[in-house]
Amino acid sequence: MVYSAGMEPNDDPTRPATRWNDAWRGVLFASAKVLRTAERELLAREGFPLTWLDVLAQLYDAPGNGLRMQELEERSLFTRSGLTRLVDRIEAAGLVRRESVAGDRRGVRVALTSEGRRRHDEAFVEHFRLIEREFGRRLTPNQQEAVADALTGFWHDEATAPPE
Amino acid sequence: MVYSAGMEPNDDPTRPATRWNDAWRGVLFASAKVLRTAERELLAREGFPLTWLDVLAQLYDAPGNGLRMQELEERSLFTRSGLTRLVDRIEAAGLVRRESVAGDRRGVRVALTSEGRRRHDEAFVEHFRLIEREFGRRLTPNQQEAVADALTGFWHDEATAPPE
DNA sequence: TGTCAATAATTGAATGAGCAGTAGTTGGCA
DNA sequence: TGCCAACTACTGCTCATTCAATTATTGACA
Repeated sequence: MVYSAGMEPNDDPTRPATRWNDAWRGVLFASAKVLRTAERELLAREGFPLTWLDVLAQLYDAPGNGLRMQELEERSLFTRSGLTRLVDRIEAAGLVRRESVAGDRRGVRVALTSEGRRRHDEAFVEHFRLIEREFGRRLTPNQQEAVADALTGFWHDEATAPPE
Repeated sequence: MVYSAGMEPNDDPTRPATRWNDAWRGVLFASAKVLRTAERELLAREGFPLTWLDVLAQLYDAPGNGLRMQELEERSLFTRSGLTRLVDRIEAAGLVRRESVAGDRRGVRVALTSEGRRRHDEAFVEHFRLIEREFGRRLTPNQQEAVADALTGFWHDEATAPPE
């Protein structure tokens, strides 16, 4: 949610027409629209929102299907306090479990339960199809490659936007 | 916010490696990271969030610097009720004004005040520079063109994701 | 003209997210 | 050994957003 204002090519000094302008608008709209659809469908099909799938998928990808809160925070776009309560809800639904960390009593390890694993697999497959349908198929192979190539920098470098 | 899970190229059936995969991830991360930075800076500099700038810019671009709530809803990614309260806040800050619509007493027209216009101009210029710095400059001219070309469909057709 | 479904916008209740502050734990160093 | 700053995670408060219900108005049609 999101700046989506019009930037028509004209002479307005507050609306300069640049090359990257349309690229940015495309990125903004593509992510907003696809995510909105994905959110709606996931909620309808699985009964939980995208934020849950994000957490489940992070855990799934982690060694031993578990991560500490801190690690989860780094990998998601959440703040710590947001994550605490998000994990609360997912745990209450039985899809993850909090475990203590050997050797550090401050820490908490969040791990997928077998039910969480099952729901993840199920949800992810459908989610994947949806992204393919709503995003992938709307691009030619060349376009897919070009976009991937142009934007890899945004998820590769950690140097982007460190708070201050 | 948002699904950002890892999809490493491997043999996992729930993590098929496809061409559009990296493109989608790029779109997702680019918008999330740039928006996060933009939000922070705008708030620090102007004292209002991106949602306000979005509304101000829509009004600025509209004929007579005003729009009805309904039109604003179509142009933004908000629900009607969300907009009502968003406009409440912006109005309380004196940047927009609610006016009655001639010939339809149900309707409300939201218009920029002169202060709103001033704040818009000021904020937008800086916002524009920020997007250029955080997004535009990270792409070569060819990449800018390729991304713009690949993604225009997402803001041109209205056919995308109509609620059912 | 009177009725009533459709439309414009707002409001109430509930949910989700962030910031700032807190409690418990750890590790280094005097 | 004892102290203290740093770290991990959680909690209180507040704000922003949505869904569903509500109010006011309109326009079409009998």
